Amino acid sequence: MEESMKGLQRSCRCGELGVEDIGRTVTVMGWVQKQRNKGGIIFVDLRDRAGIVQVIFEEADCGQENFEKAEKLRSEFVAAVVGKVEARSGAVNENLATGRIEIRASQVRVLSQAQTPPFPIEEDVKTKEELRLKYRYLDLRRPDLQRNLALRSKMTNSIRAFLCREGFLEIETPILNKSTPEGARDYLVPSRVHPGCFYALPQSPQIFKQLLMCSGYDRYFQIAKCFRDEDLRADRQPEFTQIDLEMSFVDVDDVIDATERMVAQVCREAAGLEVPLPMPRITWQEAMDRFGTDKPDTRFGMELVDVSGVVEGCGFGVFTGALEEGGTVRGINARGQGEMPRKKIDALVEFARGYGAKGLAYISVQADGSCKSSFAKFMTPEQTGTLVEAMGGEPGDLLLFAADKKKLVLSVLGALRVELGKQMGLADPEKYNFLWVTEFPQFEWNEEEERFVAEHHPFTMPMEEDLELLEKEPGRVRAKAYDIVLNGVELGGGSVRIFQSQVQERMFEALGFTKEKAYSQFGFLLEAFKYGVPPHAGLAIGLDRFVMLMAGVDNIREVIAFPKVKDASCLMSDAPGTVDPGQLEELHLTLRS
RNA sequence: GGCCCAGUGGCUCAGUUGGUUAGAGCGCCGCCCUGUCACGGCGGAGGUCGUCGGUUCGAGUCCGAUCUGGGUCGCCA
Repeated sequence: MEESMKGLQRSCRCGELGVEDIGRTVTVMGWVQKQRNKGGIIFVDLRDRAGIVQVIFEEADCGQENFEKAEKLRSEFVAAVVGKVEARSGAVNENLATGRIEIRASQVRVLSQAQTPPFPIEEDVKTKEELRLKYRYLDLRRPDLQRNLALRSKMTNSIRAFLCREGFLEIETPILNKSTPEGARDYLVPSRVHPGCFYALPQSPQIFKQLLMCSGYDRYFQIAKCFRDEDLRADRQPEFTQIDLEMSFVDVDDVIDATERMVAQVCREAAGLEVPLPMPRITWQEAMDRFGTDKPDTRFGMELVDVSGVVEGCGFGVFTGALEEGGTVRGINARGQGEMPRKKIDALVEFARGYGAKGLAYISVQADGSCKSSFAKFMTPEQTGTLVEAMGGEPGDLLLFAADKKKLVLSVLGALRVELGKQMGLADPEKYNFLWVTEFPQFEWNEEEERFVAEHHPFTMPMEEDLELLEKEPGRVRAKAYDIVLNGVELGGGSVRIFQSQVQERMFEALGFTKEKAYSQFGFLLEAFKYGVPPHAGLAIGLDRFVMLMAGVDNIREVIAFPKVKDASCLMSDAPGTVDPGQLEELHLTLRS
């Protein structure tokens, strides 16, 4: 029988009690973590989101009726307890924050009974994700997730406080928008009123925040829900949250400055982490050359070395062949891995193949300085020696090489570097290495469409000194775009926007947009820019990833209350679902058999 | 769309070269216990091994397909 809480008022949370509360009469309400019945005395651990407190029942204190109720308490029952906080007369429990006190119950009410949960409600459960997600409301009771969501709230609070203090206005932008075909796939919402027409959910508030600059709002921010209908990853959900901001009358340095001070404040207030400012910056080109990626994890070295010049003219056809086709040969040095068994090396080669490499060449430098190599027989000992030297190879090192088109080599070795870093435990988990990557290329060549596409988006301002290349050599134009990277994870990015219509027109032309196409897609923005537009720039940070990294977890599902699984469905609610034929009819939709 | 990993009582796992009634810990149920907190003692219930098909005298174990979940490549302006 479930009881009412009438006449009772919760005085505090279970986990908030401490020695300073000794002597107080309190009313706590929560879930039964555990009941330990010793016969004449019953201990009950009561849990709420602040933590656990031990309640002690003795018939002399609470009377027969309450004692009998306490006997019936089971895990996850919801109970209200009135009692006096006491110092423990038994042993102190050092594992419990409230372990020095306990509540001597005078009254208990069973507010709700509970079935046995399908998995234990406790920290560090090893339960399969499938089950956790099906019963997400139970999973969310666990301290890990409660801590993560509390951290998330603390972080958004800190962000709001910082940005408001800095004169940013929080403004909401629409969720129902017009679809723009460039970029990620849109989630579409059919219109009832306009047959055959669809809204698109925002991939980001990009155009709206630029319009707000046009309207004079100077400094805008929003903690914005965004949607992309693309395949999921450990750090990608179809709906996610961005800290989105935009500023007027600013250039690259202003956005970077504001952002890094915001990030530093959040880290300090939410995680007690001091981030030294200014954060280091490197150009995109340098990031690619040294790390093979535009989001380098700088917590360890193992940087890429260009050995094209060294192996030129050697006898190894894989190397010389790649060079003849305009490619490159580069390597990384896995220090101290010279003894790596063949099986493990083969696994690395397989790993590289996953990134499109045809193979990996390797040299393991033996303790006596001699070399075991997959390709030494094609080279003179002198050539091998020079190569080892170029790689800084010492006895006991494992040198790995990739030879192919530059883009491929960089991505293979960049991924291999991260993988080896993981295997070798090189990245200090206590370290938080922020990094700005700047001067991204303006365009990326799309092989399929045989045209340049925007690396960032079509409103990104090119660097002034590269403007003249826009028509002549688009591939060399660098953009005023920047990404903020933390420990090898892209946290966010942004750019200075184009605000001069002549530049915008040249940009559309370079991207192969006709005037008509540009106007049909972004007409209102281009139109707005005719009425006086300030120079502006902005950025967006992926809140989920930021919280994930601060929480020290490796999946954003751990910091999202109700996440989706790999195929973008929800195991708890079973979304998405079919709808009534009547609903389809109203929306003027018919389904293909 | 491709590749890789996992799927055995409620949970987490073990299960030898295919061979009798499929095991363990935790949880659950009952009884006992006045200082437990990974409580303890005694007793008990509960699975046909994700699904389908095949090989075999015999399949949790081998083969094929399929489903579910995870990771990843492609994709993510």
